[in-house]
Amino acid sequence: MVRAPCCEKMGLKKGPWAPEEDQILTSYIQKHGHGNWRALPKQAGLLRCGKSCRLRWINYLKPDIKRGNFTSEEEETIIKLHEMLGNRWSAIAAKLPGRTDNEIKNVWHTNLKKRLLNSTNSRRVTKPKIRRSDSNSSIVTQSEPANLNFREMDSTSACTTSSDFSSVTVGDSKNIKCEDIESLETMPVIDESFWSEPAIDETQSMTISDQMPFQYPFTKYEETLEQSHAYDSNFDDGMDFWYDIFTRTADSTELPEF
DNA sequence: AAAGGCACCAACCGCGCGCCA
DNA sequence: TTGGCGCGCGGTTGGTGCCTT
Repeated sequence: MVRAPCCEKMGLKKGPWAPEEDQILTSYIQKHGHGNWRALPKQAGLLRCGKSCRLRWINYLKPDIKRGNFTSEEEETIIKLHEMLGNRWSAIAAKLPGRTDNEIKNVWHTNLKKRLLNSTNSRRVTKPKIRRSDSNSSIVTQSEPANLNFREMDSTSACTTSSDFSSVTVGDSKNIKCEDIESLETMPVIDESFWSEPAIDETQSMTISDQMPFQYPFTKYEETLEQSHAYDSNFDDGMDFWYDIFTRTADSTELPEF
């Protein structure tokens, strides 16, 4: 298959957008929407390729874009989500309303990565704090996850595959909150048994409200997800599933429905 | 004050995927 | 089934401003 060129290079402008171009693009999209990005610049009278227009709109001009610095809460959320999702910026951005993948990517590379590496360098090995706080009652429960191995992380692995959910707040129904940045110092490393064995004694009666996700009867969810083809065939659905669990209210005693 | 280095961020590039004819 | 097309994503680059020497 021969790929068509991204855009006609001849005569098309590149580089920073002028305010007039922004104005043209914004007013055109507000009037007509953006059905076809490739055709849009021609119809709008812009000397840009569709790709450039799309990027400008998505990353800068869209009305719901949140401008300004990231809050510490947003930054912590990014760190947590990055632990879960890796460099899947669009997936991370989907959980941060008003923030774009490009913006998050930039913040990660320029700020958060360094901060995490610095904290990793001074990392000490401690037992993880399993924190679940209710935004109204400030109830905090702690417990120790089973079948998890903890080791000191080196700087290269700290930001890639570890899955420390220990400080994820479940009390906010919209956003993951990470109230205890200190707990970033303890990165649990998941071993094989985590994925294949129940993380706890399944005979125990358990609810969402008193167990963290990875203490949840994992095999039960594995089975369910496999049945729904989400676990093997659709990583995004799987992550959304876990994200749903993380963000359930602390009061919930219901198991997630499928 | 000037030059070099660094950090930040907007924008570009190339690839892969899904849709459709 | 195949190939073309459009879109979205992640990695990378380049411009600009600030800081340090």
